[in-house]
Amino acid sequence: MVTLAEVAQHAGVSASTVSYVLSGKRSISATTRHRVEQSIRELGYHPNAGARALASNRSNIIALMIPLRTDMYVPVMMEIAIAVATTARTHGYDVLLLTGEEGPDAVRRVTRSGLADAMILMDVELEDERLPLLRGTDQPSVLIGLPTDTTGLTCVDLDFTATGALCVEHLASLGHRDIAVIGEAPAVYERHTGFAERTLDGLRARARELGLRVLHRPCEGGYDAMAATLARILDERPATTGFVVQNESAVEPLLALLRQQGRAVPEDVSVVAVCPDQVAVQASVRLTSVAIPAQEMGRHAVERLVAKLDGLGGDEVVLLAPELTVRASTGPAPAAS
Amino acid sequence: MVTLAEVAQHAGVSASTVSYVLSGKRSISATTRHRVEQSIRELGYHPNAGARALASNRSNIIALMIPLRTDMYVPVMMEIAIAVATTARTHGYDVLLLTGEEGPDAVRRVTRSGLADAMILMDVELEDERLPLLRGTDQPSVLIGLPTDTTGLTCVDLDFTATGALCVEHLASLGHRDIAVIGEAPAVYERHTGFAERTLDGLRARARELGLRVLHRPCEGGYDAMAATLARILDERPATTGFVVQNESAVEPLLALLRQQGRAVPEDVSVVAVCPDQVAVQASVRLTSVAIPAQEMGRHAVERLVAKLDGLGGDEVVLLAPELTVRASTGPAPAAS
DNA sequence: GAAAGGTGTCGAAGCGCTTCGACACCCTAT
DNA sequence: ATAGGGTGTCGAAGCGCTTCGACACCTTTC
Repeated sequence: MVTLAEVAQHAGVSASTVSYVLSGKRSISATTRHRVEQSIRELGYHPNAGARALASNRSNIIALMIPLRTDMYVPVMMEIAIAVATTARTHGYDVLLLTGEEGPDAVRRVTRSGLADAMILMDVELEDERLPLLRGTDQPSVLIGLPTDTTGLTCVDLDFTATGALCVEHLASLGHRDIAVIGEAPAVYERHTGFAERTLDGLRARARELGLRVLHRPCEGGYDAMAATLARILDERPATTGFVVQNESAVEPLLALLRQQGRAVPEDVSVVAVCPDQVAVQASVRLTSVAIPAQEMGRHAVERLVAKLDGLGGDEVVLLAPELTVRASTGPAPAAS
Repeated sequence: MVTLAEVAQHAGVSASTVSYVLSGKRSISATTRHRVEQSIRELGYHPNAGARALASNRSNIIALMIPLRTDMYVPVMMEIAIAVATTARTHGYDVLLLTGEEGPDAVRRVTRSGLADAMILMDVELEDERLPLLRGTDQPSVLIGLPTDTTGLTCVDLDFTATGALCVEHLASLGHRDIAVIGEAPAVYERHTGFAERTLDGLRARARELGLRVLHRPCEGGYDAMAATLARILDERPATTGFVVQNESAVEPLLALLRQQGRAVPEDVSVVAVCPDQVAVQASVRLTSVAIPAQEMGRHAVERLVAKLDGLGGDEVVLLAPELTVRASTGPAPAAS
């Protein structure tokens, strides 16, 4: 293993000089710098992470807490995680992967041990039990998601309230009057994951303003669950012509079932999805959708966090504006029969 | 921040004693141990990770390199990653998330800096450029996947060769003679990701023995790509009655297209998928499938790695035996017309 | 009753780095 | 010529932990 001292000796300078070349915290003459850099290259030197962390009190690691559960759209999580990892690297940070399993203890462990300099939390619940810990430490953190009380917290999320409103506005503008919302799995609501409720709130509020009727049904993914849910919806509100789907694993089943029942999309019924663009494009009917900007969320979170680590910028809630892309699954409501 | 020394003072013992209580590397009397543990709890002490790493030359971190690409089934990756993270925690390790982006440099950086004690690599190609680096270091590593040359390496993977054989055997036993294989996206083959090729090899070899005809077509996910691929297949081999699908995002499109063309599953054609059980169960037809044991692969990888870190067990290739579950998508071949 | 061996605790060294203060040197301004 | 201020470099301290050797004390054994 090559150490700083060896590099220093090889370059004929003191250890501190090498350190300053590396960190740039003091000015070093061009000649010395080049000589040191040369030695570093020749010896293949990489600073020891532990020693660095100990001496500088900075680990250059960001902890990312991802949910253990897989009842929500996994590719979104993955995309966020990858975006976090790559963005972090461009800022000189590595990413430590924590699962929700350990819960609040993980937060304590990581902050107390100096393992990470900062954290990003995903899958935040409205009254998340990790929040008090976060507020009680001076370690910077960013939430991906939006709890009820955001005082003293930095959050990044898609504006799901606006997303819900946007979906219903689109359907309203096409003349649909009866809207059904296929929601996430019941468990998602039970644990009060904010985004699902906020979408619904935004949608309902706007629907009320526009005078539309809304029926909301949570739904597990898969065909059987979707079939049961759809039957219940059409039984209760036969006039339904507009669907908003938030659970991506219900999208394809819904399309298949509608087709099977002889309801044409978009001639008879319209479908708007809240999902990543890739899903919308790959579906059997190209879906009108509001995109979930996973990459952007991950990137934003890291950039906020790095700013905080550099002492810039304080707490802040960043809500990304939703964008609705019209594709082939929505059209004018059929004339009332 | 609470330090070892403070705990020692609080408990009225020396720092080294506290250290030995923590590590258990020397015997400590029960009274002393309890006193120390009490102090640790009262002060809320957590050992400093950097100091520990520096002194012990062990970071207690495992690096996990995941692919950046998302052209392969993402939930599988995610499930493996989560399994790795949770299993690692049970052995006292944390997981550092590396994306493939940095490539071989990441391997160098992490090993040289002592950031991680060991690594797990996913998405291994047959002639992976990271392998020479791995062989050239004494840092333990485990591959999830199987390269061409495994000398000096530890690998964990599903036995895809056997998987391919198993699929074709099942179809053959039902009387199918003409088999079409819907493969992964062309890019997956081009970069020589082993599992896709091995599945095909295993399938072809067994098909030859059994006297079946096999037509293989790579396929991107989604409806349009699947429609084109299916048309080509049926054009070239109209007698095809058995399908093996490896690309999960082609499964649902295939089922929909078959339905649309009036080919009943499993009466007219049978479909075997290679996919996680969850996908097989949620599909519009409950799929006969060979499961991809993502969790098990992640868990195995960590356990092999921890064993190596403890100096137990050497290099080894662990191939998990495939298991085929018969569900509703396969049945006897129709009588030849 | 002395030698031999265990057991439990301590002190000190040192892991590889960062950072502070010191200082030598050179340039400019008086 | 001299004081003053940069600039570039160095030495040393210390970050919080692990671990080695030493040692005091207590048993056991012949």
